[in-house]
This record gives sequence, C-alpha cells and structure tokens, in this order.
Amino acid sequence: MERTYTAQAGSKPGEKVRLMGFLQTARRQSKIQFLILRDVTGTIQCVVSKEHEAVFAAAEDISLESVIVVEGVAVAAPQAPGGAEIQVESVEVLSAAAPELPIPVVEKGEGETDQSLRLDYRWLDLRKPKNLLIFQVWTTFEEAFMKYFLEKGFLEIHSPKFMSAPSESGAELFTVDYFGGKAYLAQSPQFYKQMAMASGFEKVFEVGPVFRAEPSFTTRHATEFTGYDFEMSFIDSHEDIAANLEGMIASVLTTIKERHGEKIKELFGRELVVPTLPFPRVTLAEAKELLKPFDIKSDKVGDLNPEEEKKLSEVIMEKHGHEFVFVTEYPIESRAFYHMRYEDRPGITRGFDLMWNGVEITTGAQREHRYEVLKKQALDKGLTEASIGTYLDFFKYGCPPHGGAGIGPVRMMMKMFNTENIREVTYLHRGVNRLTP
RNA sequence: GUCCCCAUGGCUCAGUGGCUAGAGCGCCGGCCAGUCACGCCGGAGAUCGAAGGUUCAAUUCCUUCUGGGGACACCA
Repeated sequence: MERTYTAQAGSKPGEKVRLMGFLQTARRQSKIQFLILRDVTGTIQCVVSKEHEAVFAAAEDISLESVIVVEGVAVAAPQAPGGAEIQVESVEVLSAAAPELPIPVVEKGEGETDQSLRLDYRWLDLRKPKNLLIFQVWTTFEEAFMKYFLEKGFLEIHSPKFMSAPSESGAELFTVDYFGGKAYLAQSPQFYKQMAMASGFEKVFEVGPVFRAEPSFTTRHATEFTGYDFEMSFIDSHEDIAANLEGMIASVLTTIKERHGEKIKELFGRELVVPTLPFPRVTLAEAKELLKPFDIKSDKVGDLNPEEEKKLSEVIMEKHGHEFVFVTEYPIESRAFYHMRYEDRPGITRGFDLMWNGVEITTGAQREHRYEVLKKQALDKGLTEASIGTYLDFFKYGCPPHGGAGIGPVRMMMKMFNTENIREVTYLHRGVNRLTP
C-alpha cells in the first residue's frame, strides 16, 4: 500500500492508510492506547483498541522513538489533536529504539537539555520539529540566494578548498598533509572568485565551505561553516555591491517569510520582517558619533567591538525602524589589503560591514584591481610576494574593476530564529572542542 | 589565549560540615475505554566530574586538573 504522510491523513477520512515514522508519545490505558506518530510532515494520533487483541499487545511493547509502520483507517475526530486520527489495524516496528533515550526528544518541564549534550546526540536532537523547520528554512534560504543571482546572470563557481599558501594576512589556517607536502584549507574563496573576474566571467557567486583555525569561543564562531560569496565586475564603487547585497537579502527574506513565516513565529516567537530598501548607511565615524552618548568602553578606534555593534543596531532601529545597517569607510588598518582605498583619502577603504540586529553578517568592498597598487598594499600589510605571487598574477594581464562580498548565512539564520547561538542553526557544529558526531 | 560562572541518578533541578542524598520527567512492573505534559500504586537507578588538602568527619570548605557555558580578542 502506498504511504500516506501524517499531514495528508486528515484529508482521507474513511480511507485505509499506511503511515511511517517515529513513535513520539504513547499514552497507554488498559483497553485503549494513543500513539503519536511523527514523520517529516508532522504528527498524528493513532488509536489502538483492545478489540484488536494481537495489535494491542504488540503496540504495548514499542519503545518511544522507535521507527514504526502503522496501517489503519483515517477518521475525522474532533477530540483528537489536529482533528483527525488513525484507527489502527496493524503496527510493525521497523527499528526499535533502546528503551531509555540519552536526551529527550520531547522536552518536558522547565529546563531544556544542556546544549553540548544535545549536540553529542544531534541526530536525536534534530528529531524535534523546531529543528526540522530550521533546515527547511536553510533549504529555502539557499534556493532564494541562488535564484536572486541566477536571475541576474551570475555564474556559479566552486573554488578549490586546498590551497598552497596562506591567503590573507595573519589568517589562521588549517594545515593538512598533502602527499608529504603542506597544504592549507581555504578560509575564504576570496582569491579565486577574484580570479573569475580576471577570467572575464564578470559576475559569479559561490556557496561553499570555509575553514577558520581561529580558537574562538563565542556564540557566533565555528571552525567550519558555509559561506555565501559573490563578486562582480565593472562596478563604479562598493555601493554597487551593497545594492546587490541588500536586494538579495530583501528577496530572500520575502521568500522565507512567505513559506515559513507563520511556522517561525509559532515555534520560535520571531516575527520575520522584510526589510525596506535601501538599508540605512552610516560611516564608521558617524557610528562612533552615534555611540558617544552611551559611553561604551572600546579600545577599538578603527572598528566596532561587539557591544558597540549591538548598541549601534539599537540606535538605528530607534532612528530608522530598520534591523539592518551598513557601516562604511573603515580605515585600512582594520581591513584586508585587497580592499580599494579612496583616491582622495588613502587611509579609508571603499567597503562596508553589514550588521543585522547587532551582529556582523557580511563584509564587502570594491577590490583593488591595479597590479602595482595591489602589490604595494599587500607588501605594506606584511605579506610576501612569495606567498601571494600567484594571486597577484591574476591582475597582471588585465582585470576589470570589481568588488564583492562574503556573507555568513549561519549568522543570518541565527538572527532569523532569534537563537542565541549559531550551533542551534548548524547541522553539525565544528568548533575548537567539537569534531563529533 | 585572558577573565567570570557552572559540574548531584538517563534528562531537568533541589539539598546538607555528621544519620538511609531528595523531587519531577524518563525507565521497569501493576491498575485505569478517549487520553492529549493522561492519572493512580509499586520498583530499580547516584563511587554527588577527577585528584589532592583542611577536619574527628567533606557531596558540602580550599587547591589543582578535566569537562561545559558566557564575555573579550579575531571574524562571517
């Protein structure tokens, strides 16, 4: 018999159906049992009556979270959760769960299970409907991200993750053994998406893994995560990049809100807001000025510390009613060597950071495409020709003016669900102290 | 890497310088024809994170270590 999903069962009253999923809850009485079956579409109540002696006995022994097949008649049942239930005629265990779960799948009472323990048993933790929703949204996110750029004629590239030399200054890279030699895991597709500009591809985007060997212990860092990047040629300034970035975000959030807005609100209490265009923009100097009244101690002159980022977002929300803000005109000291600088103000870069509700989610810039200028900027930052010679060569034989941005979708997901921690929205977190499961 | 906090059955938490370390959920057994955080009765399950120290006596106080969380630095 063909399988019916729990979400469809209600629309088949009187029909015999076959359902498959996990036994989420069992409420057992002497002559009637209520089994809550969960599949990827939701849950439904299955009723086992003592009239079916053998079935009743079999159902009594099924441990919670076992994988089962239930056959029975779907009926409308106003008293049942969801308004429909299955009158069970047979039940079969496909895979029995060990009787005591190491972490609960249905959290009862006050405290939620400790996060690190939940991550140890992530495959059980992910059985929770709210976690399933997160990955349904991830899928929509990536689809909408790609759709936005594909419709604008961007090409998709996949740059290699093995590299022969460290790419960015001071970057902490993972070293791997490469046939007896040394290789590094890419901490950004930066160099290779720029190479695509030198190749005349003009507009590219990439979805791919990024590796960072930074020993960071925060709620928003991982040693491996997915990066969304784009790069485009023949731009006038970093504003062209900002415009595409904000357009993409508005488009992505529109789609996500349409498809998942209600569920997100129901399960996470977060009312998703589609941002208006353009996003507010402030220069770093203006940001510092706006923050002055709050007397936040910061030893950062050319950048914002996390507390300042949070406060700035609050101020912007008050002034403009906007969750996003671009911060522009960072000094060269706090930016990568390849950021283009203003002709008239050589200490200032033509780029931006984008904040969403207090967290940095993107860095973007116009890149320096002039070979001699780029080389000088790199050497000034302490890089050697030996280490970035190949990269510099990309610009030696003609390269259009260009720019791009690197987006941290994990951080955006964190903001979409108002979770405190990127680990909650990561399929399997990789951190300094976590390599399993 | 620096600073702060935490560690008690499978899970979430109480608690105490001294007697048998408690509860709810879960688990096991029994009862209960409509539950829906079902209910009721009974039971098992803890070297109180590890090592050392103070003390007549340490799960409780002290030190170190390990594990976890958070803040900073760095970044997406």
